[in-house]
Amino acid sequence: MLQANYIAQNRDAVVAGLQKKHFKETDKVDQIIAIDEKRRKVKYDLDEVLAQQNSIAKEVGQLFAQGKRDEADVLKAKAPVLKEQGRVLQEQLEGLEKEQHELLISLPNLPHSSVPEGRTPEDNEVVKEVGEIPTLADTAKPHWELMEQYGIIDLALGTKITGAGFPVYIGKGARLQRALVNFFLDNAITAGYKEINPPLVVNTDSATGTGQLPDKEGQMYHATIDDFYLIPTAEVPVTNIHRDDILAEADLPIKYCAYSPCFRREAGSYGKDVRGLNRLHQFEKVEIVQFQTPDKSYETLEGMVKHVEGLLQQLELPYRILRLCGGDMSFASALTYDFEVYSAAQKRWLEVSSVSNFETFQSNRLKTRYKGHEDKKTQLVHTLNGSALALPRIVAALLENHQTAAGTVRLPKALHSYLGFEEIG
RNA sequence: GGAGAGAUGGCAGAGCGGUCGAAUGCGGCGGUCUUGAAAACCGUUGGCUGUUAAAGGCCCGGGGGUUCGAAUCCCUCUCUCUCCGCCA
Repeated sequence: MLQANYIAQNRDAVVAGLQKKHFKETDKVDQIIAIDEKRRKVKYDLDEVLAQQNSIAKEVGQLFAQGKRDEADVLKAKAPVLKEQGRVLQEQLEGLEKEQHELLISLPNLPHSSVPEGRTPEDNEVVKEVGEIPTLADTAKPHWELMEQYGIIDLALGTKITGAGFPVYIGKGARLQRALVNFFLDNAITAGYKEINPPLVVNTDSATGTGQLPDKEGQMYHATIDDFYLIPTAEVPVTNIHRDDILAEADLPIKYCAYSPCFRREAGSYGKDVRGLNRLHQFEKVEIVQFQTPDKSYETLEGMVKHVEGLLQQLELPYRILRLCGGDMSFASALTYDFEVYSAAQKRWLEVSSVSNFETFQSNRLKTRYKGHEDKKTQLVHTLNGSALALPRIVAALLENHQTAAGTVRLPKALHSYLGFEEIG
């Protein structure tokens, strides 16, 4: 969430930023500024009335203490008028605050200056491409056929138990999941991230804090009896660890990693790109999260990108890094790098990670601040997060890219000790 | 799920309806002393809003009410603890 006074002071830059993100309702900016002026005025008037009420109350108390009942009663008679004035102003203020908050919360984050112009995924900037794209034998199969052939991941069975998009991992398939999770976690821990095992279900405050509510309400599974949401990513519970906290600058950066299943309704996404493991309602992911001071957050973002690169290199998968254009970025992000892995049998790039700097967009909702050790000032932290990594598409790419001419799948060396086997076949 | 007790500043813990944004202790920060440290002593030490700076306003779990005046009284919700029940 952007801050009203920032908007008022940087009106033109805010409008330009929103336009870069292809946010249409830029007139909301001027509305917010106008409401803010009105709000301040009403607040000032209300404070005056309250101050008068306070002083009368104090005087009445003193008069009573001195036994001057009559004078006290005279003063008391003045209170109802003020009270009524206060009530009216209070109502106005609450109305304005609500109106302003609704406008503010509907605005996306502003893009960083390095974000390329553009509207669609085609406009994303390819930052780098690494690794050889394998040439497979003519007999090569897409991952959904390999899954079925070796009986390691069963989508139909998941449909029977739950519904479409809830795979059942079996035997070496299950083992592969567990190996990848441990591999990712161990790498993160080595890189200095503290492991968190968070709740998989969160309350509305948490879902609002990281920006899932109100904008993505329909994308989360909602346990209505208790008003809890199934997490779409570990980012939600982990970032909320520091909701309403004031951190010490000396403790920053704070680095957390967390494994969790992720639940996404994916309402409205059907079609050809969702076959096999490409899009699921439940999947597993290791997430990395950092809290950092504003002056170092972009440095931190680069470090997180490096970390994800290291994982993909160890998994021997060809990948490319995209800097997302304004129109393709998420609501809350200021700068996002997407990682895509080449899926050799599908002959297409699959998004496997998204690493973002949210600057103060989340922390302003979360009220996660830090106190500087030099200037003692309390200000909002920057939050960052990234997948490191999400499993299904990695599994898809591993199966497809590492299939041999004989039809078996040779898994990368980095996983051998985690797997207890080297080959599926 | 049933019965009872409670929720106050970083922590612990006071708080007759007015002088309480809140005693006291610990912790933190600054200083005196010391070669340095400890101890001792002195000072300082919440958040939000607002302003050039102030003043002012709001915050004692959340919401509502009574009152000229609420941390203190009433209602309600949430959470925590103890006992009982159920249970991995």
